[in-house]
Amino acid sequence: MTSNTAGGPTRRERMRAETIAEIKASARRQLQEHGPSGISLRAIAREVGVTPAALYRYFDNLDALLIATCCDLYDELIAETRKAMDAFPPDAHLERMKSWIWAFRAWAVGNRREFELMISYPEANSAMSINGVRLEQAPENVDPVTMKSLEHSQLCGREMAAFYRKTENGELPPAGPVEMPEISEGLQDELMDKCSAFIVGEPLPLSWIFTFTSAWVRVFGLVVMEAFGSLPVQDNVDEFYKTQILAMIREFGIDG
Amino acid sequence: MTSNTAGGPTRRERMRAETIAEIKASARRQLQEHGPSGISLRAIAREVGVTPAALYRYFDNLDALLIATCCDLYDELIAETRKAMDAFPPDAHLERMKSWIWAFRAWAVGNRREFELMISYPEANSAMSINGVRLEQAPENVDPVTMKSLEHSQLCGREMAAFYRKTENGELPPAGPVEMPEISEGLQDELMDKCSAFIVGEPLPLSWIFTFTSAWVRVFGLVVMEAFGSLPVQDNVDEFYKTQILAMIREFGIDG
DNA sequence: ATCATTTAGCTAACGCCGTTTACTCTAATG
DNA sequence: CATTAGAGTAAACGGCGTTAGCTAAATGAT
Repeated sequence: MTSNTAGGPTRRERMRAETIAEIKASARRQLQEHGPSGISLRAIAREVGVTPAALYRYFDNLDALLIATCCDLYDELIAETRKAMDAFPPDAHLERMKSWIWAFRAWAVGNRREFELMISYPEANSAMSINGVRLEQAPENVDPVTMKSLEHSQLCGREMAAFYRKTENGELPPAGPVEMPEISEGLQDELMDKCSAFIVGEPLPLSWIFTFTSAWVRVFGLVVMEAFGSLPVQDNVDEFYKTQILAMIREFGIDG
Repeated sequence: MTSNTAGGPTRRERMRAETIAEIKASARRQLQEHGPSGISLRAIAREVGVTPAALYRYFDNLDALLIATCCDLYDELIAETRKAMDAFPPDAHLERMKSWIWAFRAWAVGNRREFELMISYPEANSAMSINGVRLEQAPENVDPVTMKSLEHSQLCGREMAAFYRKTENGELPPAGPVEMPEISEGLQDELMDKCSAFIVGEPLPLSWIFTFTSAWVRVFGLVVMEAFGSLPVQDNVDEFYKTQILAMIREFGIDG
């Protein structure tokens, strides 16, 4: 019914996929030119050469189109950072993580408007409150953009976990993470639950989880601030970022 | 011409100020309810009980109204953090800075939508590029929201400078900031220029500037991430923030 | 007190926007 | 070949920011 006897996509299906791609391409062009709030359904229709109402054959509404665009962008970001990691051998964990950190920032800076859309998506489009998306839910019920965002962080998180495992095995010299302030049981549980399960992917010692979240917050914070133009430097941002990351790595004491 | 012989504000001026306040109050109400992009000029007019066109007697356009609102919000934030600092004696620099850090986050979390507007303002409303606002310009030419943002950061920056001066005088035990990675001359100059002149307010040693910017980036990053719902925790955010700040202060070695 | 001027507000319109409804035509299906 | 599902259109609705031209009231000067 949805495909012919040969099993390949129908002619109609091919046409449809092509149109969808064209719509998304137009949306992205407008995103780059006019920012997240400058994406107009009517303008897309104009560019694609079609009536505004026709777009509703492909997306339920503008929101759905933005969400789909967000997901595509995450896929692109994930592919890019994965490629950067894979430039190093599988056991060069530290190099791979550093490469990821740099590639993340590079993509975000090279695709500012896109990144803005990705991080400002929840409040802009979701009817849920800002804390409405709760990771405790079954993965199917979490909105797709949040899922993609998790996938993105997992790429680095799992590398960290692999690194930990090797230091535990003795394959690598023991690298103690930072000493940790006292943490209440509630926060401990939440860190273990959320981060261990959703980001790192396997149970890690609390000190490692704490280190990972600390690093995550610093890296992500830097990138977001740069995207929003809130950094205290403007000309030497590349070096500033690198310097901050370097200082962080040294503080964690996991690198010579 | 603009005021009567007694020197006080004219009746008309009082009425006008009152109307402006009413408009702003309505704008803020909508901001809180519907977020930054949900502020509608027509809805404000409806609420104030006036025709949409009438609002143009008070603000050039919606943008100008948003900018004015932003400035008011910064004033509120600055007043709040200043009050928190002044809860400690003038020479308790560390306590004052910690109090500032906590009050900043508390205000941002207690006024989420407002904070979103403040940090996402530049891209949304300015015709300039995201890096268009350059601090080298004369202060009058910098857009008012950026000026307020600077004023906000200066509140903490000057405290840091005062702290440094006392350690230099010998009034306080010498507190060395973190060891610093190698920094190119270009970045050094920029840090000294921008941060020293605009944030801290007086020339400080590079190592202190570096420490301040590092701390700034971490604090601001945390707050922005929380505002955007990007933190890796959701239930114990208060403690998470406090823990991160505590770890940071320890790393800087300026506190027992 | 009278007149000129400034000012606040109105009405009406323009051109955008997202979205819905009802209709047409065309291409695939049985 | 008849039927049906899909892609597309035209027209409308209500909302938006903004502008132009008008009215009436408050103000300041004579």
